[in-house]
Amino acid sequence: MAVEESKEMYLETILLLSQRNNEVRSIDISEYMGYSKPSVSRAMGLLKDGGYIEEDYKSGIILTEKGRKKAEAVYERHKTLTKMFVSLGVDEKTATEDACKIEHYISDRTYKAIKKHFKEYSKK
Amino acid sequence: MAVEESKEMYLETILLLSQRNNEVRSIDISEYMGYSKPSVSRAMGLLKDGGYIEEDYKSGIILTEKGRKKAEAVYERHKTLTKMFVSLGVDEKTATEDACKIEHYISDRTYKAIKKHFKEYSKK
DNA sequence: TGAAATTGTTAGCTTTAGCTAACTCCATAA
DNA sequence: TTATGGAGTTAGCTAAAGCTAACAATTTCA
Repeated sequence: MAVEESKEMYLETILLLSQRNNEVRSIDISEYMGYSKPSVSRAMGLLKDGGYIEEDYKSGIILTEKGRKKAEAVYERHKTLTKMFVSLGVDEKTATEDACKIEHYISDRTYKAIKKHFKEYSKK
Repeated sequence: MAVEESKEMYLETILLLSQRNNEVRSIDISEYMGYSKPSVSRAMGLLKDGGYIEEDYKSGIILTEKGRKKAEAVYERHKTLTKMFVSLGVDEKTATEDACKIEHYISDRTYKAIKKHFKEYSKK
């Protein structure tokens, strides 16, 4: 599966929560994603090992440069893909769900090609 | 992951091989997909349990009605998505790889919307 | 006919990514 | 100051889907 999907979903969630609150804790991620505390705990361990996050004594979980870049890239895809699907007449819920899956699997090359196409297309 | 990805890839492969040869055996699937014989053996067991295939004493593995429908649906997506990506300037290899992932994750609704868009778009 | 090769299966290992149960640690409040 | 509760961790389970080693059952051919 989805080699990167899980990791990317966590990073995306951390980014989103850090924009929303001024502190991100494991429990917040846990509640947002609907996963158990131990699942999140282990995932955070892996993200820390991979250099994607750091744990700060006061701000809780924070993205490193590497983590932030990855998270933003995924989040950007998420928003763009959702917007494109909606523009084709797909309902918001389905569009988001699909974007949320596809964002992890599409190559950079194809993503850019699609984005370019829609940019030009919507100009008309 | 990819709850359905593995199953769909096997079905797609069986369909493809059955168009190419007049008999499909586990070993053919094994060689085509680059998986070990035991992996294919177990997968075939699961597909049989699920009513997707049958094993015939002479023709080897054959798709049931249910299996054929599923396989054809996935294959159709595969071809269409690949064609669309190529039409946007993506190289054949990347287009196929991406289609091969996305075909398992995109909803019917979004797939149809995309397909319709490209149909109208390419008319112009 | 009997040995060798081909095909398929069984048993059991690995990784990923969820889970629960049960623990620790810490802070606040009675 | 003790106990209650919230947050996080540890240990160990599960399922999916790969893997290898080893074996069984055919087929082929010398």
